[in-house]
Amino acid sequence: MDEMDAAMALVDKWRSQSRKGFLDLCALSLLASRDESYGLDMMEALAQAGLEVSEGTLYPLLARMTREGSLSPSWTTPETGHPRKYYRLSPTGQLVLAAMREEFDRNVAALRRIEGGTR
Amino acid sequence: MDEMDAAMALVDKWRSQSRKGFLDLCALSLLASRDESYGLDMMEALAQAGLEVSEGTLYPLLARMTREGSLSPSWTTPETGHPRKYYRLSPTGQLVLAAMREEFDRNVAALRRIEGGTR
DNA sequence: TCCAAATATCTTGCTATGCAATGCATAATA
DNA sequence: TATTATGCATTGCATAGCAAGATATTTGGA
Repeated sequence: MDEMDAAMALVDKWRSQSRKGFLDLCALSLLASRDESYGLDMMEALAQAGLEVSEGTLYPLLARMTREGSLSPSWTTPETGHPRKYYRLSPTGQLVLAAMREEFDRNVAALRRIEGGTR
Repeated sequence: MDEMDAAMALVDKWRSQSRKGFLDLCALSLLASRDESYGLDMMEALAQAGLEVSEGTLYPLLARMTREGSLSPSWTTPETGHPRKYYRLSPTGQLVLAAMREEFDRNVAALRRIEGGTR
């Protein structure tokens, strides 16, 4: 049907918008649970959890959060393999993550209230 | 402390980003549960649920969704009071809402998996 | 009657993120 | 010594949130 196509196109456009900021929360959460990780490893872990993130999305995100002071990167050259840039949460990053979680949960709770009994 | 201020500033910047798309879902959900509503009324309902949305945010959002075909607006001039533009979900809007809900829930589930046991 | 406040909607300009596409460098392998 | 795999980075575009301000109509008081 035609109606369905129109709706899908709108949702496609919406998708990338709705991930703004959300991916920050996911990246910080992942690093909080893993202690440290590097780009491609994070991509794989996120995909494993059901969240596909491309390199063109993740790397700028990591660069920005580093610039802002939430992440502390460090290069490591393993005995075998390619050099990797490992990221950890900085103290600021931990505060930021805690605040984001609070607000995200508040927003989800608000949405559930808005949905009311219609669901 | 200084660390706290830096974190708060970052979260402030993040806040408006993280609401992109999310507000679409909230507005559509609200209309689904109310059948119809107008701008200021929606602002009040959202605030009631714990979500503060300004006019400069909501009106462009409603205009866009109307342009895209998700909302059907209709002017009504009550016997007493100011003319109001009432919005309803169109058939496309109902499909869009259903798809957004699915994807939002999938993303929340993914986040919970990412957070793992660290919470 | 005329002015101020309330109700209601709309517009402009700025900033910032997601993402496809592309490029670059190094290491392992054949 | 090519070729493939691993790993990171950059550019350019489209788009939404929001502060600030504009516009229009209705109501109530001096």
